[in-house]
Amino acid sequence: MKITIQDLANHLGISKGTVSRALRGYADVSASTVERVQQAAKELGYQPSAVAQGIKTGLARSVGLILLPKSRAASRPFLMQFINGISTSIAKHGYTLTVATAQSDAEMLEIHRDLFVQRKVDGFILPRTMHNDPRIQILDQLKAPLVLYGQTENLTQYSWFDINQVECFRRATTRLLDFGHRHLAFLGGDAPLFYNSLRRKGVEFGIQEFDRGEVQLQVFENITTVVDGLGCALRLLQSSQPPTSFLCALDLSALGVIRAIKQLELIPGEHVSVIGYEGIPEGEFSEPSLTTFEVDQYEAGFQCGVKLMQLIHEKGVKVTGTLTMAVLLERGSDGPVRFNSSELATFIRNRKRLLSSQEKLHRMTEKSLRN
Amino acid sequence: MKITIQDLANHLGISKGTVSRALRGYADVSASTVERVQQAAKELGYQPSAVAQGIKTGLARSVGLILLPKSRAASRPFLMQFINGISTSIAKHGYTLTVATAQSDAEMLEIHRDLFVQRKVDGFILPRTMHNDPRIQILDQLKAPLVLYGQTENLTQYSWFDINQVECFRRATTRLLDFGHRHLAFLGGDAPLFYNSLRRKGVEFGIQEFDRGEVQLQVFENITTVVDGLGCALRLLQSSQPPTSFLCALDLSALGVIRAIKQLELIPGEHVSVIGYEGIPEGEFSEPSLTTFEVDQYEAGFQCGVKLMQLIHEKGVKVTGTLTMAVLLERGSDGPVRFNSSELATFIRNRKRLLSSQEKLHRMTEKSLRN
DNA sequence: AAATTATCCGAAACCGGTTTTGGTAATTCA
DNA sequence: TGAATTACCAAAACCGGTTTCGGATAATTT
Repeated sequence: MKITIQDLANHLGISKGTVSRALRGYADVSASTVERVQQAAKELGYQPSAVAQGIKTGLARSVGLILLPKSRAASRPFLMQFINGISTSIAKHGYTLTVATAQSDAEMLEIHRDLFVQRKVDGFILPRTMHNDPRIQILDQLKAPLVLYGQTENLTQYSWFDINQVECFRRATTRLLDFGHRHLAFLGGDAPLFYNSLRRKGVEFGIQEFDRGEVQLQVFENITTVVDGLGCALRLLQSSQPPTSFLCALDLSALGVIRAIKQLELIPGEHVSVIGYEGIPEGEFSEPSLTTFEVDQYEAGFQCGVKLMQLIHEKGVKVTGTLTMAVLLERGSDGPVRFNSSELATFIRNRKRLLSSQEKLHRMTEKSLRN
Repeated sequence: MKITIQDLANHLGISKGTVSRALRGYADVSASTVERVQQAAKELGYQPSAVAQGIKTGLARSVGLILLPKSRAASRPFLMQFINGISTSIAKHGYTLTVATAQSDAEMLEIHRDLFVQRKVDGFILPRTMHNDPRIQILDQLKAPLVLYGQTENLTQYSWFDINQVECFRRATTRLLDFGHRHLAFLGGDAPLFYNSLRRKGVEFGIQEFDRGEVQLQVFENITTVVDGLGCALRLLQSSQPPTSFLCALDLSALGVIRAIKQLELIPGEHVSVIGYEGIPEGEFSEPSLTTFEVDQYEAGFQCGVKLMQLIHEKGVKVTGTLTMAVLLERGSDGPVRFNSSELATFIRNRKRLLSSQEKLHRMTEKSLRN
């Protein structure tokens, strides 16, 4: 049914070795034979079996990307674009992307090892890098080619791609300080992941550069979902020293913060400022729209793929690291400070007290308009 | 470096054929030898190369899923969960998922053929089935095992999994009619995709069951994004005969409709009802939250994986189709009709006229509260 | 005790490619 | 014209497994 190289050789009346050399472009095959072979291959629809090729070359022509389903919420926004980028760039080399899902951290390591030892993949792309990432340790032992999406310790030993998140959060911080904000809250994301310390560091740099001793920063971690952000912001805003602006490591938590602000009948971007990071589509459609850094996840995947192809194909190639910037989308969720922290606290208390009377007014307005 | 079956055989002083038979569980190997081989394999960390195995067995132990990047917006919400489901179910059989990205429809077909002819995958899962899906035609020629996520023509010939979308939209329609709505709009999605006609059919069934000649239905197609839904709803609501309720084939367009309603200073779920389909996370956090059918995409992927494994492994297995239900999430974007179509039209016109005066009132309210 | 049958394993063929080796015929060179 | 190249291709080895075949030994039957 499926046509093999032997079938093709028989059909042409030449040996299968010659067919192979003709197709692989060896010099010791006459031009006319090459022509005949290519012609016949096209006619008969012959394509070499990647499996059979792999046994001799030792390459599976596939790269691995292993996911953790428990991080569903966190991984959802960016992964699909990232996957598109990877598979598009490696396709140029005849490579495909092998995606596997681990049910636990332990299984995750196992899958990495197994896929490589079984030669199902030639290398890996590691997203969401951790501190002392155990995946790296295992793959180092196996001498498996790998590319990091994100940074980690001992960075000179690996090829990696990342957004300059320190710079992004430094800029975001400076922006808020320039707006006159003096009480900031940083809502960090997954603490074990390396990105978290980078983003936090950016905030701290921004404050250090500026500091005249008047800036207050509150730091929180593991705020990864809308609900997390909502809860955290609600609590902070109703405290005696509420922050007037929020720097969120993740857009999702920033969206939660916006909800919290609105829930307290405040106007995001006027009474309280919020800046996110990542550029998920929801941010564009929230009210107000979210000021955030847009990360090109497709490009990130693409570049990771390129780097991995280099590692696999070019012998003696040096590892490379690349740092790019995300684009600040100046939208509606941040702006000049209106109240300082204590004024804001008072305002929120009064708002609450007057909520019922406001409701009444609103309803009267509604009624009068209806007629 | 990597240990082969020959290394293991040498280490044990037996032939590699025996090692292989021992590991594959043949009967003609003594229990003690099997024991010794397994022990040594574990100690030396031997795992057979999937590539080398594949050449003899003819199986790559991978299944293909090919995506189209142009459908980014549409595919984003559901694919990640779907992928998780597939890879989790096929992992039980030692299978992995191969993901490739096509840049065009033509390339999509090419990739399907190439991956199968090159033996990189043993079968395919086809999401987003189309009318007379060209992928199916190609794969039929190659006799490639395939499972459809979605329905199509000649359904008895294939294994497939789908949500009973006809029933979902019939129920949604009945629900709105029971709420007293008589002017409905159906915002369909991608016209070439099979799901679209199913969802539309569900709406038509619902109306037929009920109809006493008083129901009006407007149908639109290719409304696939938030922006599409926003634009379409704005236009409809400002017409002389606006629908009082919207049935949206996709949550994304439903979110756009909600935005349109709010933009016209109407209250979604009170003045105008909206029902979506799919259950994307954003729907939970819109204001009001979106009434929709929640599809378990993980389960869908899982079941597709199970069916494909059956096709590949169980010889003479019959194809199977499975239809399940999505869960209706009764949330805030729909409710009893308040105005009929002409009342609504009048209301919207008045609203517009009085918008400026309302704005003034609002500002006064704000001011008075601030003190 | 001889014949038969089981048990176990080595040897070899095979899968579908790639790559090396070696030989023949045609060219080039002296 | 004979020797040395060169061009080209068939044959064979190889990759790392699986599977078939057949033989040696042990166990059982007659």
